[in-house]
Amino acid sequence: MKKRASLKDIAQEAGVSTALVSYVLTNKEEKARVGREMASKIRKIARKLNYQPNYLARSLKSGRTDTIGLIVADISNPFFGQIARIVEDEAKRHNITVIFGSSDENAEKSADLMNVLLNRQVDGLIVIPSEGSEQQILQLSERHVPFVLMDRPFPSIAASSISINNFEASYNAVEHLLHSGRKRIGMIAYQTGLHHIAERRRGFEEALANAGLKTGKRLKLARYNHLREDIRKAIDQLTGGKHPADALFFATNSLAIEGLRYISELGIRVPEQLAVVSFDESEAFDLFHAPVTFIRQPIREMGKAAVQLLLSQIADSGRPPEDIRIDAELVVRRSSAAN
Amino acid sequence: MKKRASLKDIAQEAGVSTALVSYVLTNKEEKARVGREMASKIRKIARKLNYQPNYLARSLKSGRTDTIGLIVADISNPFFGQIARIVEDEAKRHNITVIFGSSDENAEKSADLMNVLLNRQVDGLIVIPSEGSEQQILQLSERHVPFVLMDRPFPSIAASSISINNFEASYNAVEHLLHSGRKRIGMIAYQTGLHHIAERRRGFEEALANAGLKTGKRLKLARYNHLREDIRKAIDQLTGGKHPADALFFATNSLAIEGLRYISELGIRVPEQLAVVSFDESEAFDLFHAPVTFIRQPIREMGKAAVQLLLSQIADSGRPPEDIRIDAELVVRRSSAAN
DNA sequence: AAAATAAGCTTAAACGTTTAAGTAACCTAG
DNA sequence: CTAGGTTACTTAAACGTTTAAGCTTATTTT
Repeated sequence: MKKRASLKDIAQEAGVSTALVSYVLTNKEEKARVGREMASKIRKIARKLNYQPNYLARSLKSGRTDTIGLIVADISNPFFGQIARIVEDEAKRHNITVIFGSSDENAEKSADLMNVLLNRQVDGLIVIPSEGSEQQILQLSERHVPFVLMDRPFPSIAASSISINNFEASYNAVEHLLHSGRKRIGMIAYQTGLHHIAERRRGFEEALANAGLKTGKRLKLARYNHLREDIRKAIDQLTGGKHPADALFFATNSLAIEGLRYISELGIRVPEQLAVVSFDESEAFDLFHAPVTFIRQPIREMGKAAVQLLLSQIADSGRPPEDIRIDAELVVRRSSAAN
Repeated sequence: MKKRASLKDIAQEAGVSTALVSYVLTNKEEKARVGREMASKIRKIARKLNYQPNYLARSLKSGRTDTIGLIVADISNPFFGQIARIVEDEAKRHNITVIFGSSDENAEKSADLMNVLLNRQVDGLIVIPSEGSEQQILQLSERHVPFVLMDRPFPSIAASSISINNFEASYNAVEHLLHSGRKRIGMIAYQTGLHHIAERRRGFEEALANAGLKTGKRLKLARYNHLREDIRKAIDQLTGGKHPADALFFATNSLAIEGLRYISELGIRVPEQLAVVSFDESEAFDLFHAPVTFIRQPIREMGKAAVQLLLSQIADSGRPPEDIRIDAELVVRRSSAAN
């Protein structure tokens, strides 16, 4: 790369000190009482040399980098991809750059990533935490790093968070299935200690309980690293036996997509034999022969809120943590039609 | 954020100069002939204070940031999301951080982004260029910024690029449709001057020509910003009339997904009435009642190659540009079965 | 025993900014 | 005419590193 022009180069050409140039180019001429002529001369030279400030130097001095870090759980999942995009857009509106990383649902990778980002002196972090990362998050808190948890709050940690009302969303979805006449509703969730999934499970169980039904063995768990086999086994169990399930509720889009692949393969008719509802959105849901009923998370709203909350946290480090809980929307389509 | 420990803090506690500390912590003790005892004392203190080097200061000195920029065309498209993930992984293997941005297929936004990234002193760029960004790319070249184009080469610009053999992939896909007995093959592509799309169109046209067929009005274009309406119109035209198309070839996954939505709506039977083939992968293709035949781009290979090419470009700025062309694979499934 | 070498450290400058404090020249008011 | 103010600049230090060059003191060589 060719050497870029620095304040020094401009100063030299204008025959003044770098300080003066700095005052002008950061629009502090008033305060520094720079002469009108000199100011315009400096500006002209700056333009001629195509001066671009060196953010490194500036940040070194100011202690701020105008950069935030975003750690998502898995960037190849469009759900997180969308979040990344919205966070980036919103950040740019505030002249903030985003450095991102994907933890791939792996606590170790997440810790690495966090270190890298903090070493790059980000001003703060937005984190979609993976399982087992409580300690890391706690450390952020102790080191007084401004951060916001997104999508997955940790109730045990006093930290700002943005998420949907998982319990309620789940409850409503199951209630919808009940209203459409389903009696033997199964759920497939991740096997994880993460609170948002626990809440989704709780919503499922409570909705059934309130309808006088018992969950029984209809709640199945799949391991993230054995998604395919676990889901197939779960579906085999749920749809087999004397009392096969007549509805299936998936706790995330990736679970649903893998599940629907198998359901297609088995030739199970949706919604006649089996109603389907899933959390999260996916283009794949539209192309399934019976468009899939899903719980839409207000991603845009969440992303914006996350950035704004983080920025105010950065601006005022004494700010108490804030939990923002947003309602999700059930989008009813053919996969859960009454029969 | 609490103040982090600096070399100075360590030096003070050890009663030595910062220089000595620097030598030890950058493992130059041999060269600088630091005493064994002192070295271990310094290391111990560094550990105790949890010293983390300040990359800003280091970069300011060295002129390198160990950071590359990635500009994708649209991060909310899983295709690019995957690329982002792979680029990030590969970069991390080399201890390089990635700063990314999405141009949303918008040349202006792309220019903004480029400036932001360059101002952050990235060592180089990987760009998936959007339409109309030739000038920006040319400027990169003139400013001697190391960069690599990905997915979409600009044949008019001497620059390194990684892409698939679009012409050939397209040709093969159409040939496959011909072999499965299709005679009236339509194609829907983006209306764009981008070379990779032009190549895909050329592959389509030539495959038909070689089979003694003419393209006629069976090549339809859709505008990125009017995707839905343009695709619907195109499909109406292609499937209507006396000689309705018996196969449809989509130039990208987003075109295909929008198209398949409409095809489902219209109740057109795939593959009986209409065979379907698309470029790129998508989970949605799996869930379509007739799993969609598609052209798989070797994303991992491309991502790795892009990072490696960029890094060698950064290391040796005199290096001549290199074009890497990788073959894509046609994955045949039910949507294009013979009838 | 003087000279050369080695060992173990320090000094100081540099990277490109920002900004408080200082200075010199001129102007104005009493 | 002179104290005080204003204008238009400069000086210098600081942010946290890196690294060539310098400086002691101790050890080896001849």
